[in-house]
Amino acid sequence: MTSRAEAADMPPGETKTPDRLRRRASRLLSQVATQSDRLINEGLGQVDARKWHYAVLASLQEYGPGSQATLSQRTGIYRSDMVGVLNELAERALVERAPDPDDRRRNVITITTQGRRHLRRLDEVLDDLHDELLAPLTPAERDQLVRLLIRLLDHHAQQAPHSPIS
Amino acid sequence: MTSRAEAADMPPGETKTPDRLRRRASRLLSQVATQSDRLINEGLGQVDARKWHYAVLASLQEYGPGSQATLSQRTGIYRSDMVGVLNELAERALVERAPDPDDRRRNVITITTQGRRHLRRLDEVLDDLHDELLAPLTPAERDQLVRLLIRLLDHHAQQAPHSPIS
DNA sequence: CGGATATCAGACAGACTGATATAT
DNA sequence: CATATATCAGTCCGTCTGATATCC
Repeated sequence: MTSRAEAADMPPGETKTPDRLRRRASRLLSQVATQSDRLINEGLGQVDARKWHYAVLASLQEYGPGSQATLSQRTGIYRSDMVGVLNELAERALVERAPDPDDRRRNVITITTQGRRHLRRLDEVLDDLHDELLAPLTPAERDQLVRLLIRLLDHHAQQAPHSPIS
Repeated sequence: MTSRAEAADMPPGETKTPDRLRRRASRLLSQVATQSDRLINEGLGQVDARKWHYAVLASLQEYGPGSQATLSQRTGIYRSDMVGVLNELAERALVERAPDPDDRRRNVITITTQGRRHLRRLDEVLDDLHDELLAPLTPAERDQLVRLLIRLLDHHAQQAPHSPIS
């Protein structure tokens, strides 16, 4: 099925399938991710949000409150960038940041009622944006894509520069 | 303490899957693309190459010589960044940049013999790197992933900021 | 003239590093 | 003491914008 260098007998050196450029998974991933990011950023920008906001809010909603380090691992947002994201969310009163009485190094981050409401809105917006992103694919294919990507991510997330993703 | 998926805003019947964060295609794409880029960059770095080098060389090999604007469209490298990439390739004598006699605004870029040899090497390196990148997937699944990504790219490449990709 | 080309300088964003203060 | 946390300052890289000189 898969056509790879079916060289056998072709001019020396030039035996690759003619569209190797287009078929390199790494290139496809970068390019599609770029388009995807553009789409998502523009869409979320229209409701005064960024994708980081969604990641943090959804993580809080699903796994409960946590320290910034915890949130960092859950969301994949870098430790040092977490501060800024939480500042933005706290400004908008979507999360609350309180010192942890049990460990005074930590802040405990909690989603607020407004945060929950905002998250619901973001989920709607994101559903629409993903409809646009995945427009050419059938529901089964979208699911298949997600499954494949999850397996790749899980496989590579182990040896990531920072800790694995929740 | 940790409360999972608050029933508070779960409308009966319509239950968000508890790992919506992990299943958002946009997030998966960014994260997998990041891992992929890291892998490819490190791997190509070890043979004094970058992914742009491969894109340009492969494009020249498959579609023949072209102006910088042409190469830009074929490879998806931005017009203004093409200069730098070609400087790097020309320094290494992998391409030749000559003024087009028919249209003196243009440079005609040609791959050299060394360039072809280098491209063959890069293809081998990339094959290995992709084996690593796609390790958890069967050949059929790898093919499936590529097909799905190509369809997404083709669908969105039309309304990209610059011209579509060859 | 309007348009395309190659080039350059720089904005901007995302991923990441290193250092520091503080607490365990 | 070594370790973990939150924060800050700043690097690096990739995408992209805008301007310019040149030519069609």
